[in-house]
Amino acid sequence: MTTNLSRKEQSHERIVEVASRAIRRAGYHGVGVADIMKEAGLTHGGFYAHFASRDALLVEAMQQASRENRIDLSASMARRMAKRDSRFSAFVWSYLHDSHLESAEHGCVVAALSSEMMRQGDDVQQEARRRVKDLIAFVRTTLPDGVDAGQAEVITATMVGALQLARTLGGHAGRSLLAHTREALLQQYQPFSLT
Amino acid sequence: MTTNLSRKEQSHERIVEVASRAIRRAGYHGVGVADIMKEAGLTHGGFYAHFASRDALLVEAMQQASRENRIDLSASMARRMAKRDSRFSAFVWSYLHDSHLESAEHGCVVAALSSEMMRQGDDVQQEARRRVKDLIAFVRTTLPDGVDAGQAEVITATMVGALQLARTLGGHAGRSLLAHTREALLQQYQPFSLT
DNA sequence: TGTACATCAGTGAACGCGCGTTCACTGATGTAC
DNA sequence: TGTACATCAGTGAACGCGCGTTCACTGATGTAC
Repeated sequence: MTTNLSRKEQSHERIVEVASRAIRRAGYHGVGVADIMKEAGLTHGGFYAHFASRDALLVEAMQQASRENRIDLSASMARRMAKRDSRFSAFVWSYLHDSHLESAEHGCVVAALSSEMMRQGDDVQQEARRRVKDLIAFVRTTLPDGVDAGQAEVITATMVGALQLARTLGGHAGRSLLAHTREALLQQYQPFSLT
Repeated sequence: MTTNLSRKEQSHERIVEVASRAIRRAGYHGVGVADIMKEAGLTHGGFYAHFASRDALLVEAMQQASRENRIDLSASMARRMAKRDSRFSAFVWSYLHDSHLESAEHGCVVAALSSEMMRQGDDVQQEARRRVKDLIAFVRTTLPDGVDAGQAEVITATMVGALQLARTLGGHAGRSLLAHTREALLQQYQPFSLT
């Protein structure tokens, strides 16, 4: 099934994957059509046989980024849960991991783009809203028993904000901010865990 | 003192003020040299008599934005504290106010730009780090007695993240997220207040 | 008080460059008989 | 199995446009005597 893709579909997939990394690394403005096509091993002229516009690519790239990240995140959480971490604690440690600071291009697309989202064209903005809602919904699935579902929004805001501030600060200050945030979240929402 | 500025200094100030609003409204990439000069009532050619480069303007614009916002924020907090709000509660309500959602151009520069900060040139990034540290330091001054100073980082992350997610979601969903965040912060850090 | 000159802030045309988008074309793949 | 043709994915030159930056110039302001 995975290999049952036509030549064109394979190219399409490659372009979207490259773009999904590019927007997380460099932002919406950071990489142009020509660069992405080049990194996908093609020339820029063929772009419009695949997408109606640059914005259409951005939309697909965000979806792809979200899918990839969900897979990585789930894998990381599974590894931690296998070692008796709670689901919430596994999530907090996976999302707010030091490695998420440098590897933005494989990280959460909401954290990578949040302050730019509200300034995009309609289609991109609509997809951005979906990405935010999706992230909040996922966080909701990690809440420990007894925690109000409304807290998912607050926890999402805290994690996204922490990642961005930590990335801006960089170095030790960034890692320290991340550690404080992990501690605070675990303390507050899961004070009796062993983590 | 305020009016003791030379003609050139007045122009300079006007350009920086315009730019400080422009970057918060449209992001670092959002507005160009020519637009800013035009909005300041000048032509683009004169720009380099005022600034060594576009980045140099961005740095000054961030400082100006920070100053303006600090003044507005302090005024808003003072009004609330006059009505017996605690300093922390006054801050939470002022920063996470619904009006801060739409009026990004007069709001917090860190919230307006955070995910773009790490992708700027060295000088801009350095100033961005200062803005983040400054914001955290200010939040620290609002902490209720007995709250650990390290929580300032977490609270800052929560507020910045909440503002961004709320702006992206927009409308009722955005205001609701903001309300949940206010509630959670006040509940957690000031559970015995009357707010 | 008036004149001559120097300084200064701002003007507007021009520069090179990179961008998103279009399009006529090519060369490979697939289909018909 | 081989030949002829149609379809298709990708190429690369070209487009208009807006950007940051430079620069020769202008017109107003300030200074010297």
